[in-house]
Amino acid sequence: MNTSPSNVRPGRPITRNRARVLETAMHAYWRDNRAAVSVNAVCALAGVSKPSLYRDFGSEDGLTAAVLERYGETVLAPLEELLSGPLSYRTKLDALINFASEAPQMEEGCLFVKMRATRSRFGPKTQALLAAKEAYIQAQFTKFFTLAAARGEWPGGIATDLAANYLQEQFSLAVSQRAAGKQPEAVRALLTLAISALN
Amino acid sequence: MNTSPSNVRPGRPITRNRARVLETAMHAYWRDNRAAVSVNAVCALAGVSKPSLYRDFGSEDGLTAAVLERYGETVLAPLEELLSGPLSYRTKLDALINFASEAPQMEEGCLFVKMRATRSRFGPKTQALLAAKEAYIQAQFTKFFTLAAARGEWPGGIATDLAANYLQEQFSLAVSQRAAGKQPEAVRALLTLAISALN
DNA sequence: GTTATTTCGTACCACATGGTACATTAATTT
DNA sequence: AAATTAATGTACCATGTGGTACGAAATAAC
Repeated sequence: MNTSPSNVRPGRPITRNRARVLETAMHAYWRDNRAAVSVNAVCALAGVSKPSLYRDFGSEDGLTAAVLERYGETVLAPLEELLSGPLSYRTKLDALINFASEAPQMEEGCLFVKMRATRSRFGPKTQALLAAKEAYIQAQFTKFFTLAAARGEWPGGIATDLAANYLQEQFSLAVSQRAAGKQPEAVRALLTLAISALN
Repeated sequence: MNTSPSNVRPGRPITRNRARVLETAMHAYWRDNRAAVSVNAVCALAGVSKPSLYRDFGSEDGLTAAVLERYGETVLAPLEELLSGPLSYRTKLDALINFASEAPQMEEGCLFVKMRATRSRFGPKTQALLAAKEAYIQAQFTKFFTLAAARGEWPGGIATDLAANYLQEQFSLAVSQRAAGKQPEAVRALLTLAISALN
């Protein structure tokens, strides 16, 4: 398993440049949509020349995929840990609701959700990575419900796949609404209502 | 009230050209996102020169707004009629579910929903029209719930505004999923689950 | 049939995009 | 210090974008 699939120079050490570009691009892609941020803009923001960026990431698609991967490690991983952690079903659900509707991190939405919504415009690497992350997250949610059912914490009555898919979509919807500027309380109200369907 | 606010030549008769461009652009914007369809592409598809298009619509923003307006009259209006019609609450809800998850019209999603999701990239006219349509639809949904509550067909317990907003968002979500290629049955399952929260 | 008016298209503009050839600088080695 | 190697930036490319100046064609009026 190659841990740096989008690095165009295999074995190349992670230069300061690469790290800075990644960081800069991630926040730019996150705030505005990636589709609205050009390679030129990233270079200007990061203070790096275009050839340097292309040496480190190969193409815009490579940059985008690398950013998405980093976003997964940085922002998504903690959520996955929460889901598979030891807390109770209801506690986890409430934490999810809190995170989506209140966390300052999500004030500008979720990069993954944003990219998922416009996946067709990305290159092959990014699209593949998006699909992989999507399947992985779906699996995490499914495990979450399976565990809750086994523990007797979740009434069930719904297939775990359906519940997982539902929760993922409702979470995405809530984060999108925050990105659109909706008030946290309003987001919370809608998300709570949506999740009430799982009881 | 000007009935053709995006026409750059007031009083100008609707030429064959204008109608063909509107139709062509609407379907192109609908299939792919508008952001993915350039003015050049619309001209090529409609078989019209660029200056002609600009004479009829003034700018890309004007074209987009005109397309959105036409989409509202063509596709959205029937839905609004359904909502305010004489049918029962449950019948209307089921019709909505059917429409979102099965209607061939929605196979490629809903232009309004697509544009709403990327509103930040549009010009001022389009953004204003989007906001207006959004508020109007929200009002329609609210009336729908108010009527259902007055008739005693809807358990209530939830504020009509919240229910209206919720239904609108869930409907949008379902149509987005269809545009993303999700199977109609899966869309229906998710939407049905979401709407079960309103009972 | 000729003039006046309206409709339309060719050919262009400045600018931004993703991407690269090549010289230049900096770091390493000896 | 000199030579070699690695890292980086200047300046450019082709292409596509939204938008327009201006002339040609079609239509209407007389």
